Amino acid sequence: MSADPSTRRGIPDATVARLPEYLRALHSFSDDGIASVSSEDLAVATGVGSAKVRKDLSYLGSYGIRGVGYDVDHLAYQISFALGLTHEWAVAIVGMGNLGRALAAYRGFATKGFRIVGLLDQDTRLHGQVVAGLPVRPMADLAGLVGEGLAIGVIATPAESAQDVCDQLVSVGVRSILNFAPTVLATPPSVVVRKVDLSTELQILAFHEQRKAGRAVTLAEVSS
Amino acid sequence: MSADPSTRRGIPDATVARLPEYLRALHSFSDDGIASVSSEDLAVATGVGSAKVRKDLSYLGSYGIRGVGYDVDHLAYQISFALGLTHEWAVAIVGMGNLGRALAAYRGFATKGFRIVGLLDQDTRLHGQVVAGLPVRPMADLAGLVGEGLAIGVIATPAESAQDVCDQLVSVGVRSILNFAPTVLATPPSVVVRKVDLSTELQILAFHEQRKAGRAVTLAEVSS
DNA sequence: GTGACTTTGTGCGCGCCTTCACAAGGACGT
DNA sequence: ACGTCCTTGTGAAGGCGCGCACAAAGTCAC
Ligand SMILES: NC(=O)c1ccc[n+]([C@@H]2O[C@H](COP(=O)([O-])OP(=O)(O)OC[C@H]3O[C@@H](n4cnc5c(N)ncnc54)[C@H](O)[C@@H]3O)[C@@H](O)[C@H]2O)c1
Ligand SMILES: NC(=O)c1ccc[n+]([C@@H]2O[C@H](COP(=O)([O-])OP(=O)(O)OC[C@H]3O[C@@H](n4cnc5c(N)ncnc54)[C@H](O)[C@@H]3O)[C@@H](O)[C@H]2O)c1
Repeated sequence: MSADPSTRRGIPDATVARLPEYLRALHSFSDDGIASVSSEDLAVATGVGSAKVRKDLSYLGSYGIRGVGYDVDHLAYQISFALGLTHEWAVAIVGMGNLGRALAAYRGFATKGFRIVGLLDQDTRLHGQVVAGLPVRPMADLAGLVGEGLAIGVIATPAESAQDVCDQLVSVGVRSILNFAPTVLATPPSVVVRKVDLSTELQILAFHEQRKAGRAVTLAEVSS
Repeated sequence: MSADPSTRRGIPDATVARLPEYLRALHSFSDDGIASVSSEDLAVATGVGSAKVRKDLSYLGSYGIRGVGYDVDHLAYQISFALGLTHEWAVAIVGMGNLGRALAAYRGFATKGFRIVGLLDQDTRLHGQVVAGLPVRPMADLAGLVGEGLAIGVIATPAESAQDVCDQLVSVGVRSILNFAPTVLATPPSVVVRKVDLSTELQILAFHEQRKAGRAVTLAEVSS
């Protein structure tokens, strides 16, 4: 009852997660001067089945031409529109340690429609220090940034501080958070949190590696 | 027919992805001196439903005690065993730029059963330079590292080089790869690749943010 | 203008994952 | 020894996503 199936813009989560990949492929095609692509072309470029590509794109509307394919630039625009990338989003990074500095220096943000508008840290010794062209600012500056349009917060502090930082972000009105700290964050339902966890990824790889190794022998005694 | 359901160790992928989270929670409980937890305790600690917790754990075996719960340390061991974390895994990081250095400095590896055994880069100017206690080495050293037990490769090079680096890793025998570059890697089926993509995560957040904003007004013209 | 060809958009069945609900099982007090 | 209470482990149902296969639709050559 929460959504009328007929009126609903219901793009499945699984599809939303793939749209950025299609978009990247389309930009690549566009850079190569290719004006039109088939679902099969997109499939090989993204490693997704062509039927899935077509079904995903069909959620956005009918932008393909039968017998020909999709206009690269037009489709890229439509995906950008669906994802909400037709205007820039303002991002703040909290925690200017090893990871925070690497993120701040990352050029992949600007080219994808995201603008870093603030670098924050609790450590007073870092305040005023310039990282990637922006000064590190105290946490108290958060509220002002939201007034300037800040929408997305990135947490790159130690796990112990993550919940505290999250609470501060939420209290000033940030409703989208990307969390790099290995903790589960508690937030109101209106806040969307996504988590990137390096250790988890490695542990999943370890599981598969063990599975493959176990098929042969248990091996792996490397007494150097 | 590829696997006998009775003999099969078939742990669903979705479950494998949650096991590291349970493990982290269990370590936390153990540090707090808690010896026994219920599925409900684990549920609140991880943000997963208690029924799902029990079903996930049931794939590992019957390690719970009805009416009481699970022994924290014993369950932690069983999860570690299932994930293949009962021995250390050797990891190499390729690409010692902003991100690679942050990863090399990250202390969360060692505490989770992973050991960084090599830092590699193509740039000869970096060779010999010490990062986080390890010297940066040329790509040619890869083969030797595999001989010493290297199992997992981390790619932190620009997107253009990622496929080339991937091919080199695969050719020396690495079958588990964690890729930070925004590219789809082509590999033989025996190689497991997991991808961490910052831009994708931000774009998914943007989608949800737009959705929420759209419910009110289209807002968001911040003409500074 | 017509026919052959290409590629989209989607209806449908299948399998995996989630969620509910409860019987089975074990501890603990008396 | 026995009953009560608590929590596990799981059968069954529902939902979601995937992939096949094909009709619909439009292009292009002649
Ligand atoms: N370094 C990596 O490669 C890496 C990889 C994966 C995950 N992580 C996670 O990312 C987080 C940051 O890692 P790091 O290596 O950059 O740590 P770090 O210790 O180098 O940096 C943490 C920074 O956060 C700041 N900080 C601490 N508490 C704060 C607070 N309450 N408010 C604002 N700022 C605060 C500190 O002053 C410091 O500058 C950690 O949770 C870590 O587990 C790091
Ligand atoms: N910096 C970030 O926060 C961040 C975040 C997300 C994703 N990424 C991605 O991670 C990758 C690395 O980012 P970065 O900021 O560290 O880049 P960077 O340019 O700072 O570092 C890249 C390093 O890779 C090395 N390299 C290049 N080609 C190589 C090859 N063929 N073999 C071995 N080494 C090679 C270079 O010498 C350089 O040291 C990029 O693909 C980027 O898109 C970075």
